Amino acid sequence: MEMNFQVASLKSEKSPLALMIRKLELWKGLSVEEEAAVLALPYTLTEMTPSQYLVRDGEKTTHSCLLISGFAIRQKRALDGGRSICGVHMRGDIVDLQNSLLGRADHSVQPLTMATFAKIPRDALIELAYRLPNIGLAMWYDTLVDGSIFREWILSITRRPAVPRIAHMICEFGVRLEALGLGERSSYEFPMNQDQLADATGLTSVHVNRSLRVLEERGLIVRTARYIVVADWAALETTGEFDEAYLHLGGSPFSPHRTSAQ
Amino acid sequence: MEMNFQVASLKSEKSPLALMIRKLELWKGLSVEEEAAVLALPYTLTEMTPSQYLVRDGEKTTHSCLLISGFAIRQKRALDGGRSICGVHMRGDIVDLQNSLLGRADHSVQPLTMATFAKIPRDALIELAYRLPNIGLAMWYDTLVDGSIFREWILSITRRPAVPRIAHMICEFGVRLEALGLGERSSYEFPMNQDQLADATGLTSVHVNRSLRVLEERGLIVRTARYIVVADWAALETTGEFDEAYLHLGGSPFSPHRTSAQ
DNA sequence: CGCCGGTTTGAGTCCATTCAAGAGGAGTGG
DNA sequence: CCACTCCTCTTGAATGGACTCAAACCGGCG
Repeated sequence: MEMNFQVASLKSEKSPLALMIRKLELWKGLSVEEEAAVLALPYTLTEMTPSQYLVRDGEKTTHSCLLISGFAIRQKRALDGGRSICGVHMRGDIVDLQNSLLGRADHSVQPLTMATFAKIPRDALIELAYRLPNIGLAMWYDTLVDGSIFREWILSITRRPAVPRIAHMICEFGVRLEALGLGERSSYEFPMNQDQLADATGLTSVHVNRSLRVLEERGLIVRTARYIVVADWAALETTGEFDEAYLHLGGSPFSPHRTSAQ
Repeated sequence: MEMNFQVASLKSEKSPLALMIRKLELWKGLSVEEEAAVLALPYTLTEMTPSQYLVRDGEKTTHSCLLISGFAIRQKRALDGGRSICGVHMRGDIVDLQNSLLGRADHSVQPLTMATFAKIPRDALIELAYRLPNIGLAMWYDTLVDGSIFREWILSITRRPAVPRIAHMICEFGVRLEALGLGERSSYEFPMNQDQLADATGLTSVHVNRSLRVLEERGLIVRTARYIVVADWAALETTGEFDEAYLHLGGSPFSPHRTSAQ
């Protein structure tokens, strides 16, 4: 199920790596030369099912992955088997810069649905960051935004009760999908079942179920199987204390089209 | 209380920025040229008290800070005033790469004790990352390790009861202090009071108090004011499910003294 | 049509919280 | 040298939000 492409297609729109450019340009503008360099990265396409692992906690890592289609999660496990989902990713996200740069995975990555990944050798990314530092900065920035999301989750888990915590997650997911052009914040496909949502919010599935019911009874959301419609975005935002600033969607503060010094 | 140094002292050992080199070299080796470039960074020394803020959530940021002495925390607040401490930092840590690169702070940074910071203009760091990508990579790596710690905290908060959660934090702190040469893991100054420890673990100070008592009664730790002695490291590690792998102290996987491609 | 993963609901329990009061120490001023 | 204050730590009792255990329900599918 793996296919090799040593050189990306010349038609940039056709290359899966165009998604990576779009993601990086959320943070920083890239020059034409830089875009070409991204498209020229070597990669391998892989399709995976939810029961498989892209990377397992503790393994040595050699590749980063761009999520081409579907959804994926980052997770860690406690010794008693308890699972913590500490990140959810969607089409266009670069899912494994964290693990791969660090060399040894400190968490596992698993598809949540059927998903396609473009695996990019870490060394090629490092080399690119050396050669075109502007791309390195953009990737750095991308991982910093991931960090910001972790911090917000820590706040949410420690200081918000179940109902707002779930409301917050629904808001975040909608805004991120919208930012990547995958739908609109007020109505989208929600890829997690209640068990998974429980592991992502630090609750139990039973309590997630009851909390979702509360949100629905208050008229904030409407649920159908794996689909969420936000009936009252403003109220959901208020309930979840959601403020999208932490997603840093405004882009980076330093000049967008700066190329490497000299 | 601010003093300007446009050019670092020629005696590298005297410069506060030598701490930054030591921190970066935990992750990647630097060449002599690169070390000199770090030492040549412009900076401003500032001394602060615990009631002050280095950066406030929501502010635009223009500087990163190297912690020269004392301790500092990252924190966020919920709307009801509840506080979440999402990071604790010590002498030698680069405390504000996250906020400063992102341009707008998504969390506040505050000293925990009397502390001295070297404030470095963000633009100088960016410029350095462009000019000497190897340093950029080392700083990137540093922020990735912060990210790994966030993930471990998320696991701990969501899936470990109070006693192991606190045991874990005590272990982490000891190992990090030791890695930076600030003491030994089994006996060190612990800068947080119980309120702060509560906000860092997502508990209440009352429950922190009772949990510390449990650890003490089991013979794992001995407490005196602001000082912790780990009486039984192995047992504390087991209780806290602590495995230092997530701190990535082994350094980076790619060749240490590589300079820019070309 | 019967299995199966996921959802829903109920009842009882428990870990952590809240509220409240007291104890211990360090620093200050008379 | 002794109040006096402030801050932090400590302890008790009652409460409650989320959990556990368990059963029933539901829709899709082989």
